[in-house]
Amino acid sequence: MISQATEDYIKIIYKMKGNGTVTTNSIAKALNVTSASVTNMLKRLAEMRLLKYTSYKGVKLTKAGEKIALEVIRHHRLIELYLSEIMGYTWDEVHDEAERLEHHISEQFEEKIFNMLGSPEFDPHGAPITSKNGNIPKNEISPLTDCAPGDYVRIERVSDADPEMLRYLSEIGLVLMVEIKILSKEPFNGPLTVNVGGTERMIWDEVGKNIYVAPVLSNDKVEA
Amino acid sequence: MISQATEDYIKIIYKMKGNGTVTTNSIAKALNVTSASVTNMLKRLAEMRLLKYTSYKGVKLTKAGEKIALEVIRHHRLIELYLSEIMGYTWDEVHDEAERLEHHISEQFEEKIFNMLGSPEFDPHGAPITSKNGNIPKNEISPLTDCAPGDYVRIERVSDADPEMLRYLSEIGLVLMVEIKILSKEPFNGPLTVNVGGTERMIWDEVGKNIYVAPVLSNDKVEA
DNA sequence: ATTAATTTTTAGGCAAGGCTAAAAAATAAT
DNA sequence: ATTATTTTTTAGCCTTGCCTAAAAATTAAT
Repeated sequence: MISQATEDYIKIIYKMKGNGTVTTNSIAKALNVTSASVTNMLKRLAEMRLLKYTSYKGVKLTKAGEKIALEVIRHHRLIELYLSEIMGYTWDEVHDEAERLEHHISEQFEEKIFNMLGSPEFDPHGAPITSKNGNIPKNEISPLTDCAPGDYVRIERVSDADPEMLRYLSEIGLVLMVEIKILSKEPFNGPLTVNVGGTERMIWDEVGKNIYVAPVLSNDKVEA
Repeated sequence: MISQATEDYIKIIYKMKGNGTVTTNSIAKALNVTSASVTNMLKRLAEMRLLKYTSYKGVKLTKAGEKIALEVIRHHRLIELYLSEIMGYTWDEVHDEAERLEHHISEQFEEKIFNMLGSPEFDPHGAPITSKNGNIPKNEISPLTDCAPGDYVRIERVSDADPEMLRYLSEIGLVLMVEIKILSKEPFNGPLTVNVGGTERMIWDEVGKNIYVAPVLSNDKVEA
Protein backbone atom coordinates (compact mmCIF):
# COMPACT_ATOMS: atom_id res chain seq x y z
CA MET A 1 0.00 0.00 0.00
CA ILE A 2 1.10 3.52 -0.79
CA SER A 3 0.99 5.83 2.21
CA GLN A 4 -0.68 9.20 2.46
CA ALA A 5 2.64 10.86 3.19
CA THR A 6 4.07 9.37 0.00
CA GLU A 7 1.14 10.65 -2.02
CA ASP A 8 1.50 14.10 -0.51
CA TYR A 9 5.19 14.35 -1.34
CA ILE A 10 4.70 13.08 -4.87
CA LYS A 11 1.82 15.42 -5.48
CA ILE A 12 3.62 18.51 -4.26
CA ILE A 13 6.72 17.65 -6.28
CA TYR A 14 4.61 17.24 -9.38
CA LYS A 15 2.94 20.57 -8.79
CA MET A 16 6.23 22.37 -8.26
CA LYS A 17 8.02 21.04 -11.28
CA GLY A 18 6.60 23.93 -13.34
CA ASN A 19 8.60 26.56 -11.46
CA GLY A 20 12.15 25.32 -12.07
CA THR A 21 14.13 22.87 -9.96
CA VAL A 22 12.32 21.23 -7.09
CA THR A 23 14.54 21.63 -4.05
CA THR A 24 14.54 20.11 -0.60
CA ASN A 25 13.74 23.43 0.96
CA SER A 26 10.83 24.22 -1.31
CA ILE A 27 9.24 20.87 -0.57
CA ALA A 28 9.78 21.39 3.14
CA LYS A 29 8.10 24.76 3.00
CA ALA A 30 5.19 23.47 0.96
CA LEU A 31 4.54 20.53 3.25
CA ASN A 32 5.32 22.33 6.46
CA VAL A 33 7.98 19.90 7.63
CA THR A 34 11.72 20.33 8.19
CA SER A 35 14.25 19.96 5.41
CA ALA A 36 15.82 17.08 7.29
CA SER A 37 12.55 15.20 7.09
CA VAL A 38 12.36 15.89 3.38
CA THR A 39 15.87 14.61 2.67
CA ASN A 40 14.98 11.49 4.57
CA MET A 41 11.75 10.96 2.69
CA LEU A 42 13.29 11.68 -0.70
CA LYS A 43 15.77 8.88 -0.16
CA ARG A 44 12.97 6.48 0.53
CA LEU A 45 10.93 7.65 -2.44
CA ALA A 46 13.99 7.23 -4.63
CA GLU A 47 14.38 3.68 -3.38
CA MET A 48 10.77 3.01 -4.29
CA ARG A 49 11.66 4.32 -7.76
CA LEU A 50 9.04 7.02 -7.62
CA LEU A 51 11.63 9.70 -8.30
CA LYS A 52 15.28 10.39 -9.15
CA TYR A 53 17.12 12.10 -6.37
CA THR A 54 20.60 13.59 -6.65
CA SER A 55 22.00 14.90 -3.38
CA TYR A 56 22.11 18.69 -3.32
CA LYS A 57 20.82 18.81 -6.87
CA GLY A 58 17.09 18.28 -6.72
CA VAL A 59 14.51 15.79 -7.63
CA LYS A 60 12.50 14.55 -10.61
CA LEU A 61 9.56 12.18 -10.69
CA THR A 62 9.83 8.93 -12.61
CA LYS A 63 7.04 7.70 -14.86
CA ALA A 64 5.69 5.71 -11.92
CA GLY A 65 5.83 8.75 -9.65
CA GLU A 66 4.11 10.94 -12.18
CA LYS A 67 1.37 8.38 -12.57
CA ILE A 68 0.67 8.50 -8.85
CA ALA A 69 0.68 12.29 -8.87
CA LEU A 70 -1.85 12.40 -11.68
CA GLU A 71 -4.09 9.90 -9.97
CA VAL A 72 -4.12 11.81 -6.72
CA ILE A 73 -4.71 15.13 -8.46
CA ARG A 74 -7.49 13.60 -10.52
CA HIS A 75 -9.09 12.38 -7.33
CA HIS A 76 -8.74 15.78 -5.76
CA ARG A 77 -10.35 17.66 -8.59
CA LEU A 78 -13.15 15.20 -9.15
CA ILE A 79 -13.98 15.29 -5.46
CA GLU A 80 -13.93 19.09 -5.44
CA LEU A 81 -16.33 19.18 -8.33
CA TYR A 82 -18.55 16.55 -6.78
CA LEU A 83 -18.72 18.38 -3.48
CA SER A 84 -19.61 21.60 -5.18
CA GLU A 85 -21.98 20.28 -7.86
CA ILE A 86 -23.76 17.47 -6.10
CA MET A 87 -23.41 18.19 -2.42
CA GLY A 88 -23.79 21.92 -2.36
CA TYR A 89 -20.42 22.90 -0.95
CA THR A 90 -19.26 26.43 -1.69
CA TRP A 91 -16.15 27.36 -3.62
CA ASP A 92 -14.06 27.89 -0.56
CA GLU A 93 -15.10 24.75 1.31
CA VAL A 94 -14.16 22.08 -1.18
CA HIS A 95 -10.38 22.12 -1.00
CA ASP A 96 -9.87 20.92 2.56
CA GLU A 97 -12.40 18.13 2.29
CA ALA A 98 -10.92 16.96 -1.02
CA GLU A 99 -7.42 17.10 0.43
CA ARG A 100 -8.33 14.34 2.87
CA LEU A 101 -10.68 12.24 0.78
CA GLU A 102 -8.40 12.09 -2.27
CA HIS A 103 -6.27 9.49 -0.47
CA HIS A 104 -9.08 7.19 0.52
CA ILE A 105 -11.58 6.71 -2.28
CA SER A 106 -11.65 3.54 -4.38
CA GLU A 107 -11.43 3.27 -8.14
CA GLN A 108 -15.10 2.46 -8.08
CA PHE A 109 -15.91 5.64 -6.20
CA GLU A 110 -13.83 7.64 -8.64
CA GLU A 111 -15.65 6.17 -11.61
CA LYS A 112 -19.06 6.72 -10.08
CA ILE A 113 -18.53 10.40 -9.41
CA PHE A 114 -16.84 10.87 -12.77
CA ASN A 115 -19.97 9.51 -14.43
CA MET A 116 -22.37 11.36 -12.18
CA LEU A 117 -20.61 14.56 -13.19
CA GLY A 118 -20.81 13.75 -16.88
CA SER A 119 -17.13 13.17 -17.63
CA PRO A 120 -16.08 16.67 -16.62
CA GLU A 121 -12.89 18.35 -17.81
CA PHE A 122 -12.43 21.09 -15.23
CA ASP A 123 -12.94 21.39 -11.49
CA PRO A 124 -14.79 24.24 -9.72
CA HIS A 125 -11.69 26.39 -9.80
CA GLY A 126 -11.01 25.78 -13.45
CA ALA A 127 -8.22 23.28 -12.91
CA PRO A 128 -8.11 20.55 -15.57
CA ILE A 129 -9.18 17.06 -14.59
CA THR A 130 -6.61 14.64 -15.96
CA SER A 131 -8.21 11.70 -17.76
CA LYS A 132 -7.57 8.14 -16.57
CA ASN A 133 -4.92 7.67 -19.26
CA GLY A 134 -3.09 10.84 -18.26
CA ASN A 135 -4.50 13.30 -20.79
CA ILE A 136 -4.70 16.83 -19.48
CA PRO A 137 -7.49 18.98 -20.95
CA LYS A 138 -5.89 22.06 -22.48
CA ASN A 139 -6.84 25.61 -21.65
CA GLU A 140 -4.73 28.55 -22.79
CA ILE A 141 -4.50 30.80 -19.80
CA SER A 142 -2.10 33.34 -18.30
CA PRO A 143 -1.82 35.09 -14.94
CA LEU A 144 -4.07 38.10 -14.56
CA THR A 145 -1.02 40.03 -13.47
CA ASP A 146 0.42 39.70 -17.00
CA CYS A 147 -2.46 41.66 -18.52
CA ALA A 148 -2.08 45.12 -19.95
CA PRO A 149 -4.53 48.01 -19.84
CA GLY A 150 -7.17 47.62 -22.51
CA ASP A 151 -7.20 43.81 -22.35
CA TYR A 152 -10.58 42.17 -22.19
CA VAL A 153 -10.34 38.79 -20.51
CA ARG A 154 -12.33 35.98 -18.92
CA ILE A 155 -11.45 34.32 -15.58
CA GLU A 156 -10.64 30.72 -16.38
CA ARG A 157 -8.94 29.49 -13.25
CA VAL A 158 -8.38 30.39 -9.64
CA SER A 159 -6.02 28.82 -7.12
CA ASP A 160 -7.97 26.68 -4.65
CA ALA A 161 -5.42 26.75 -1.85
CA ASP A 162 -6.69 29.61 0.31
CA PRO A 163 -10.37 29.56 1.35
CA GLU A 164 -10.17 33.11 2.75
CA MET A 165 -8.96 34.37 -0.59
CA LEU A 166 -11.71 32.48 -2.40
CA ARG A 167 -14.34 34.02 -0.20
CA TYR A 168 -12.93 37.45 -0.88
CA LEU A 169 -12.87 36.84 -4.63
CA SER A 170 -16.48 35.67 -4.58
CA GLU A 171 -17.49 38.76 -2.67
CA ILE A 172 -16.07 41.13 -5.23
CA GLY A 173 -17.49 39.09 -8.09
CA LEU A 174 -14.27 37.55 -9.35
CA VAL A 175 -15.57 34.05 -10.03
CA LEU A 176 -15.03 31.63 -12.88
CA MET A 177 -16.12 32.70 -16.37
CA VAL A 178 -16.63 36.30 -15.40
CA GLU A 179 -15.31 38.74 -18.00
CA ILE A 180 -13.29 41.73 -16.94
CA LYS A 181 -11.65 44.68 -18.57
CA ILE A 182 -8.21 45.87 -17.52
CA LEU A 183 -8.33 49.61 -17.01
CA SER A 184 -4.88 50.46 -15.69
CA LYS A 185 -1.74 48.96 -14.28
CA GLU A 186 0.88 50.51 -12.02
CA PRO A 187 4.56 49.69 -12.57
CA PHE A 188 6.68 47.49 -10.27
CA ASN A 189 3.94 44.86 -9.81
CA GLY A 190 1.60 47.60 -8.72
CA PRO A 191 -2.13 47.11 -8.52
CA LEU A 192 -4.37 46.74 -11.55
CA THR A 193 -7.65 48.53 -11.91
CA VAL A 194 -10.29 46.43 -13.60
CA ASN A 195 -13.93 46.65 -14.46
CA VAL A 196 -15.98 43.73 -13.11
CA GLY A 197 -19.66 43.77 -13.95
CA GLY A 198 -19.72 47.53 -14.05
CA THR A 199 -17.78 48.09 -10.84
CA GLU A 200 -14.20 49.28 -10.71
CA ARG A 201 -11.90 47.14 -8.53
CA MET A 202 -8.29 47.20 -7.47
CA ILE A 203 -6.38 43.98 -7.76
CA TRP A 204 -2.93 43.90 -6.25
CA ASP A 205 -0.23 41.27 -6.62
CA GLU A 206 -1.20 39.10 -3.64
CA VAL A 207 -4.68 38.70 -5.07
CA GLY A 208 -3.95 38.74 -8.78
CA LYS A 209 -1.43 35.93 -8.73
CA ASN A 210 -4.26 33.53 -7.82
CA ILE A 211 -6.22 34.39 -10.94
CA TYR A 212 -5.68 33.10 -14.47
CA VAL A 213 -7.44 34.46 -17.51
CA ALA A 214 -7.85 33.98 -21.24
CA PRO A 215 -8.46 36.78 -23.71
CA VAL A 216 -12.03 37.18 -24.84
CA LEU A 217 -11.73 37.11 -28.60
CA SER A 218 -13.70 39.68 -30.57
CA ASN A 219 -15.44 36.95 -32.57
CA ASP A 220 -16.54 35.39 -29.28
CA LYS A 221 -18.29 38.62 -28.58
CA VAL A 222 -19.70 38.84 -32.09
CA GLU A 223 -20.95 35.28 -32.08
CA ALA A 224 -22.53 35.62 -28.65
CA MET B 1 -5.81 14.23 16.07
CA ILE B 2 -7.22 10.80 16.70
CA SER B 3 -5.62 8.09 14.59
CA GLN B 4 -7.35 5.55 12.40
CA ALA B 5 -5.91 2.69 14.46
CA THR B 6 -7.38 4.24 17.58
CA GLU B 7 -10.78 4.54 15.96
CA ASP B 8 -10.63 0.95 14.79
CA TYR B 9 -9.80 -0.39 18.25
CA ILE B 10 -12.48 1.71 19.92
CA LYS B 11 -15.07 0.71 17.38
CA ILE B 12 -14.42 -3.00 17.62
CA ILE B 13 -14.42 -2.86 21.43
CA TYR B 14 -17.74 -1.09 21.37
CA LYS B 15 -19.18 -3.66 19.02
CA MET B 16 -17.97 -6.59 21.11
CA LYS B 17 -19.21 -5.35 24.44
CA GLY B 18 -22.57 -7.03 23.77
CA ASN B 19 -21.11 -10.54 23.92
CA GLY B 20 -19.64 -10.53 27.45
CA THR B 21 -16.13 -9.46 28.47
CA VAL B 22 -13.96 -7.94 25.81
CA THR B 23 -10.62 -9.75 25.98
CA THR B 24 -7.22 -9.10 24.48
CA ASN B 25 -7.49 -12.18 22.34
CA SER B 26 -10.91 -11.39 20.96
CA ILE B 27 -9.78 -7.93 19.91
CA ALA B 28 -6.68 -9.39 18.32
CA LYS B 29 -8.74 -11.83 16.34
CA ALA B 30 -11.23 -9.20 15.23
CA LEU B 31 -8.55 -6.78 14.06
CA ASN B 32 -6.21 -9.40 12.70
CA VAL B 33 -3.23 -8.37 14.78
CA THR B 34 -1.29 -10.20 17.51
CA SER B 35 -2.35 -10.16 21.14
CA ALA B 36 0.91 -8.47 22.03
CA SER B 37 0.01 -5.57 19.77
CA VAL B 38 -3.37 -5.34 21.43
CA THR B 39 -1.97 -5.24 24.96
CA ASN B 40 0.34 -2.50 23.85
CA MET B 41 -2.41 -0.47 22.25
CA LEU B 42 -4.81 -0.95 25.16
CA LYS B 43 -2.28 0.61 27.48
CA ARG B 44 -2.05 3.64 25.28
CA LEU B 45 -5.81 3.93 24.90
CA ALA B 46 -6.16 3.70 28.68
CA GLU B 47 -3.66 6.53 29.05
CA MET B 48 -5.73 8.60 26.67
CA ARG B 49 -8.69 7.83 28.96
CA LEU B 50 -10.67 6.27 26.17
CA LEU B 51 -11.08 3.06 28.14
CA LYS B 52 -10.46 1.34 31.47
CA TYR B 53 -7.98 -1.45 31.19
CA THR B 54 -7.23 -3.96 33.93
CA SER B 55 -4.39 -6.36 33.13
CA TYR B 56 -5.63 -9.87 32.44
CA LYS B 57 -9.18 -8.77 33.17
CA GLY B 58 -10.49 -7.00 30.13
CA VAL B 59 -11.49 -3.62 28.96
CA LYS B 60 -14.36 -1.16 29.09
CA LEU B 61 -14.85 2.06 27.18
CA THR B 62 -15.13 5.33 29.06
CA LYS B 63 -17.77 7.91 28.15
CA ALA B 64 -15.20 9.57 25.90
CA GLY B 65 -14.36 6.27 24.23
CA GLU B 66 -17.99 5.43 23.69
CA LYS B 67 -18.57 8.80 22.12
CA ILE B 68 -15.86 8.14 19.57
CA ALA B 69 -17.24 4.69 18.84
CA LEU B 70 -20.69 6.08 18.19
CA GLU B 71 -19.35 8.79 15.93
CA VAL B 72 -17.37 6.37 13.83
CA ILE B 73 -20.25 3.93 13.59
CA ARG B 74 -22.62 6.75 12.67
CA HIS B 75 -20.21 7.74 9.91
CA HIS B 76 -20.00 4.19 8.69
CA ARG B 77 -23.72 3.67 8.47
CA LEU B 78 -24.49 7.03 6.94
CA ILE B 79 -21.84 6.46 4.31
CA GLU B 80 -23.17 2.99 3.55
CA LEU B 81 -26.64 4.38 3.06
CA TYR B 82 -25.35 7.25 0.95
CA LEU B 83 -23.36 4.95 -1.30
CA SER B 84 -26.32 2.70 -1.80
CA GLU B 85 -29.09 5.32 -2.08
CA ILE B 86 -27.38 8.14 -3.91
CA MET B 87 -24.44 6.59 -5.70
CA GLY B 88 -25.93 3.30 -6.80
CA TYR B 89 -23.64 0.93 -4.95
CA THR B 90 -25.04 -2.53 -4.33
CA TRP B 91 -25.63 -4.09 -0.94
CA ASP B 92 -22.40 -5.99 -0.91
CA GLU B 93 -20.15 -3.15 -2.11
CA VAL B 94 -20.82 -0.53 0.52
CA HIS B 95 -19.07 -1.98 3.54
CA ASP B 96 -15.47 -1.82 2.36
CA GLU B 97 -15.77 1.69 0.98
CA ALA B 98 -17.44 2.91 4.18
CA GLU B 99 -14.79 1.22 6.28
CA ARG B 100 -12.16 3.53 4.82
CA LEU B 101 -14.15 6.72 4.42
CA GLU B 102 -15.63 6.70 7.91
CA HIS B 103 -12.29 7.91 9.27
CA HIS B 104 -11.86 10.81 6.90
CA ILE B 105 -15.08 12.73 6.41
CA SER B 106 -15.70 16.07 8.10
CA GLU B 107 -18.62 17.02 10.30
CA GLN B 108 -19.87 19.07 7.40
CA PHE B 109 -19.81 16.07 5.08
CA GLU B 110 -21.63 14.02 7.66
CA GLU B 111 -24.35 16.65 8.02
CA LYS B 112 -24.75 17.05 4.29
CA ILE B 113 -25.30 13.38 3.63
CA PHE B 114 -27.51 13.06 6.68
CA ASN B 115 -29.75 15.77 5.25
CA MET B 116 -29.59 14.48 1.69
CA LEU B 117 -30.81 11.14 3.01
CA GLY B 118 -33.67 12.73 4.93
CA SER B 119 -32.49 12.10 8.50
CA PRO B 120 -32.46 8.33 8.11
CA GLU B 121 -32.67 5.93 11.04
CA PHE B 122 -31.34 2.72 9.50
CA ASP B 123 -28.58 1.85 7.07
CA PRO B 124 -28.95 -0.44 4.02
CA HIS B 125 -28.46 -3.51 6.20
CA GLY B 126 -30.98 -2.40 8.78
CA ALA B 127 -28.41 -1.26 11.33
CA PRO B 128 -29.57 1.73 13.37
CA ILE B 129 -27.96 5.09 12.70
CA THR B 130 -27.10 6.64 16.03
CA SER B 131 -28.22 10.26 16.25
CA LYS B 132 -25.67 13.02 16.88
CA ASN B 133 -26.57 13.07 20.57
CA GLY B 134 -26.10 9.33 20.91
CA ASN B 135 -29.69 8.13 20.57
CA ILE B 136 -29.97 4.73 19.00
CA PRO B 137 -33.18 4.10 17.01
CA LYS B 138 -34.92 1.06 18.48
CA ASN B 139 -35.92 -1.97 16.53
CA GLU B 140 -37.09 -5.14 18.24
CA ILE B 141 -35.33 -7.92 16.41
CA SER B 142 -34.04 -11.40 17.08
CA PRO B 143 -31.79 -13.82 15.20
CA LEU B 144 -33.54 -15.80 12.52
CA THR B 145 -32.06 -18.91 14.08
CA ASP B 146 -34.25 -18.35 17.15
CA CYS B 147 -37.45 -18.72 15.15
CA ALA B 148 -39.77 -21.68 15.46
CA PRO B 149 -41.79 -23.43 12.77
CA GLY B 150 -44.96 -21.52 12.03
CA ASP B 151 -43.43 -18.09 12.73
CA TYR B 152 -44.10 -15.42 10.17
CA VAL B 153 -41.35 -12.81 10.25
CA ARG B 154 -39.82 -9.90 8.36
CA ILE B 155 -36.08 -9.48 7.71
CA GLU B 156 -35.07 -6.34 9.55
CA ARG B 157 -31.31 -6.53 9.62
CA VAL B 158 -28.39 -8.35 8.02
CA SER B 159 -24.73 -8.33 9.00
CA ASP B 160 -22.74 -6.22 6.55
CA ALA B 161 -19.37 -7.80 7.17
CA ASP B 162 -19.18 -10.41 4.41
CA PRO B 163 -19.86 -9.26 0.84
CA GLU B 164 -19.93 -12.86 -0.45
CA MET B 165 -22.64 -13.69 2.01
CA LEU B 166 -24.61 -10.59 1.07
CA ARG B 167 -24.47 -11.50 -2.59
CA TYR B 168 -25.72 -14.98 -1.76
CA LEU B 169 -28.56 -13.62 0.34
CA SER B 170 -29.61 -11.26 -2.44
CA GLU B 171 -29.60 -14.11 -4.91
CA ILE B 172 -31.98 -16.20 -2.90
CA GLY B 173 -34.20 -13.23 -2.16
CA LEU B 174 -33.31 -12.71 1.48
CA VAL B 175 -33.14 -8.94 1.48
CA LEU B 176 -34.37 -6.32 3.92
CA MET B 177 -38.10 -6.11 4.58
CA VAL B 178 -38.86 -9.40 2.91
CA GLU B 179 -41.35 -11.50 4.82
CA ILE B 180 -40.73 -15.18 5.33
CA LYS B 181 -42.48 -18.07 6.92
CA ILE B 182 -40.62 -20.65 8.98
CA LEU B 183 -41.64 -24.09 7.83
CA SER B 184 -39.40 -26.40 9.82
CA LYS B 185 -36.35 -26.49 12.01
CA GLU B 186 -33.97 -29.36 12.71
CA PRO B 187 -32.58 -29.85 16.20
CA PHE B 188 -28.95 -29.14 17.24
CA ASN B 189 -28.75 -25.88 15.30
CA GLY B 190 -29.84 -27.72 12.22
CA PRO B 191 -31.08 -25.98 9.11
CA LEU B 192 -34.37 -24.15 8.89
CA THR B 193 -36.73 -24.50 5.99
CA VAL B 194 -38.44 -21.25 5.10
CA ASN B 195 -40.79 -19.93 2.46
CA VAL B 196 -39.43 -16.85 0.69
CA GLY B 197 -41.69 -15.34 -1.93
CA GLY B 198 -43.21 -18.70 -2.73
CA THR B 199 -39.93 -20.63 -2.89
CA GLU B 200 -38.75 -23.04 -0.24
CA ARG B 201 -35.21 -22.44 0.99
CA MET B 202 -32.83 -24.06 3.44
CA ILE B 203 -31.07 -21.76 5.86
CA TRP B 204 -28.33 -23.30 7.95
CA ASP B 205 -26.53 -21.82 10.93
CA GLU B 206 -23.65 -20.16 9.05
CA VAL B 207 -26.15 -18.20 6.98
CA GLY B 208 -28.94 -17.70 9.49
CA LYS B 209 -26.79 -16.09 12.14
CA ASN B 210 -26.34 -13.08 9.85
CA ILE B 211 -30.07 -12.44 9.64
CA TYR B 212 -32.29 -10.71 12.18
CA VAL B 213 -36.04 -10.64 12.00
CA ALA B 214 -39.13 -9.23 13.68
CA PRO B 215 -42.47 -10.97 13.86
CA VAL B 216 -45.06 -9.77 11.38
CA LEU B 217 -48.05 -8.91 13.54
CA SER B 218 -51.46 -10.06 12.35
CA ASN B 219 -52.82 -6.50 12.40
CA ASP B 220 -49.92 -5.48 10.16
CA LYS B 221 -51.26 -7.93 7.67
CA VAL B 222 -54.83 -6.78 8.12
CA GLU B 223 -53.96 -3.12 7.76
CA ALA B 224 -51.86 -3.72 4.71
C1' DA C 1 -3.81 -29.81 44.46
C1' DT C 2 -0.84 -30.18 40.99
C1' DT C 3 -0.02 -30.41 36.22
C1' DA C 4 -1.38 -28.98 31.62
C1' DA C 5 -3.24 -25.75 28.53
C1' DT C 6 -4.50 -21.28 27.40
C1' DT C 7 -4.35 -16.39 27.65
C1' DT C 8 -1.99 -12.33 28.45
C1' DT C 9 1.92 -9.61 29.18
C1' DT C 10 6.99 -8.36 28.75
C1' DA C 11 11.00 -7.61 26.29
C1' DG C 12 13.19 -6.39 22.37
C1' DG C 13 12.91 -5.13 17.34
C1' DC C 14 11.45 -2.83 13.06
C1' DA C 15 9.56 0.65 9.57
C1' DA C 16 7.42 5.20 8.77
C1' DG C 17 7.75 9.80 9.36
C1' DG C 18 8.45 13.28 12.08
C1' DC C 19 12.04 16.39 15.03
C1' DT C 20 16.64 19.10 16.59
C1' DA C 21 21.40 20.17 16.38
C1' DA C 22 25.59 19.89 14.05
C1' DA C 23 28.39 19.08 9.89
C1' DA C 24 29.13 19.59 5.05
C1' DA C 25 28.31 21.43 0.54
C1' DA C 26 26.94 24.97 -2.50
C1' DT C 27 26.27 29.77 -3.46
C1' DA C 28 26.91 34.65 -2.80
C1' DA C 29 29.60 38.58 -1.43
C1' DT C 30 33.52 40.96 -0.64
C1' DA D 1 40.01 33.94 -3.67
C1' DT D 2 38.45 33.86 0.57
C1' DT D 3 34.93 34.60 3.78
C1' DA D 4 30.01 34.65 4.84
C1' DT D 5 25.53 32.90 4.03
C1' DT D 6 22.29 29.72 2.71
C1' DT D 7 20.95 25.10 1.61
C1' DT D 8 21.25 20.38 2.30
C1' DT D 9 22.61 16.38 4.60
C1' DT D 10 24.02 13.48 8.78
C1' DA D 11 23.45 11.83 13.14
C1' DG D 12 20.70 10.75 16.71
C1' DC D 13 16.21 10.63 18.91
C1' DC D 14 10.98 10.17 19.35
C1' DT D 15 6.17 8.22 18.65
C1' DT D 16 2.92 5.11 16.56
C1' DG D 17 1.79 0.50 15.57
C1' DC D 18 3.05 -3.51 14.27
C1' DC D 19 5.96 -8.07 14.99
C1' DT D 20 8.23 -12.52 17.42
C1' DA D 21 9.77 -15.11 21.25
C1' DA D 22 9.77 -15.85 26.03
C1' DA D 23 7.83 -15.24 30.63
C1' DA D 24 3.99 -14.86 33.70
C1' DA D 25 -0.71 -15.31 35.01
C1' DT D 26 -5.02 -17.51 34.62
C1' DT D 27 -8.05 -21.32 33.77
C1' DA D 28 -8.94 -26.17 32.98
C1' DA D 29 -8.08 -30.98 33.76
C1' DT D 30 -6.65 -34.73 36.19
